[in-house]
Amino acid sequence: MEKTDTKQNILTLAQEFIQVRGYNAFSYQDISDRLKIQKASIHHHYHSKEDLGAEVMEAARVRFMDWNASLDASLTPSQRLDLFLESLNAWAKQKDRICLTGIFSAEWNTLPPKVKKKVDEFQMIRRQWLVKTLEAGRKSGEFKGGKPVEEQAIFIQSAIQGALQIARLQEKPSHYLAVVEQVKEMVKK
Amino acid sequence: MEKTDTKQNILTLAQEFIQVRGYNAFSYQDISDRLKIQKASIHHHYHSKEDLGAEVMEAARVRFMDWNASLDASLTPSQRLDLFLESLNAWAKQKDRICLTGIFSAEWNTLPPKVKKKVDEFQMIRRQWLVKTLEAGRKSGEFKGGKPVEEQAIFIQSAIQGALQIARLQEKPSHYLAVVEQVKEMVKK
DNA sequence: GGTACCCTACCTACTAGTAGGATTGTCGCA
DNA sequence: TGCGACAATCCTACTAGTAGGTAGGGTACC
Repeated sequence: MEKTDTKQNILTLAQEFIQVRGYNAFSYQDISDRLKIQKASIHHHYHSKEDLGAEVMEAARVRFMDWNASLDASLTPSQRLDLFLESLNAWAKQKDRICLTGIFSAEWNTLPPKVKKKVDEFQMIRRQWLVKTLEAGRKSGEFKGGKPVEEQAIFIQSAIQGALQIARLQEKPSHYLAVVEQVKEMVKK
Repeated sequence: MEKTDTKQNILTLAQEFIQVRGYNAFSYQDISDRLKIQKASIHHHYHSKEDLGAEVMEAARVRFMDWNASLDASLTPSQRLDLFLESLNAWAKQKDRICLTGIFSAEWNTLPPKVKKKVDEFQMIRRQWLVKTLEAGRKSGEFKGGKPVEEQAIFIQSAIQGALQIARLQEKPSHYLAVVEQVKEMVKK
């Protein structure tokens, strides 16, 4: 009971700090203060900050895989894309957060190796998902043709990542929705 | 001679560090080491790190205004947009840098007030420039209509900001160009 | 003689991480 | 049921290193 709670709470809080302040700008002390446990206790569960960062990404990867697996098989590519874009809106609505890849890619050159690897992996899994969905939509006739799907996937990732950052900066969550609308318009017939 | 050099060198180097590592992840010591001067000497020119960060943005603002003023009056909106997008490609080509707004907006919640203000100002000036250019292009018939120009400008800023981050992460400067192509396709007739 | 510049030496606060002890719950065995 | 062994968890107390910033002195040029 207690045991798994603490470990999970650390992970959840670490993700929050990363999304709100960034990987470099949060410390074990911050977590320690919020959870009312000692710094050394955090080190017991996550040996180093590098490991903690990597675990945050690993958990995000698992959540995305679960989310994908939970999608109804009867959903059209268009509906899948809508759900994908909507899932990120959660961060825009909590106006102090951006997406994980958004902050990690900005801090990229200062990240420890294990974290870099997990971020890259996560990014590629989501890219592949987009590529697969875009291909299916073109085949079904729901989506426009044009640029290679790989490039279109990169474009979508760039736009939504940037949009979340800009929406937070200007305290206008609606900016994210405006970008999403234009992504849909560009992809769909 | 010497005097202005040192002050300018600090500013230039600070911008490099910010674009490469981020605002939180560089220190006066880093600058001190590279320029072979003492930390206290940097404080002489820029009283605090906050001031230095704000000055970096102010210099960027001035450069952008100068760049805009230097544009030939005979250029079409389409040509202006191309030059705008191309100017950011400089960062993609030096593969360890992203744009200033990209890093600052990611670290947003940890930035000191003066820096925040300058970043917001810079972002809005560029947005206005885009809005003006997009409007001119629609009027001249070079650009498509559709979504409000304000929203389209936000979309363009989001896409290029995210693209630079993703291009660096994957060490593929060409990703930025792929996104630029799709921006043009979306805007131009 | 003043002022701009750069220095040495220092401060306090905070960072990630470690050593080692106290507490707790669980499991095997009598 | 009761007891000892063990492992998981969390603690206090500490380390070495780095952060931004300051005090105050020396030098060199107008």
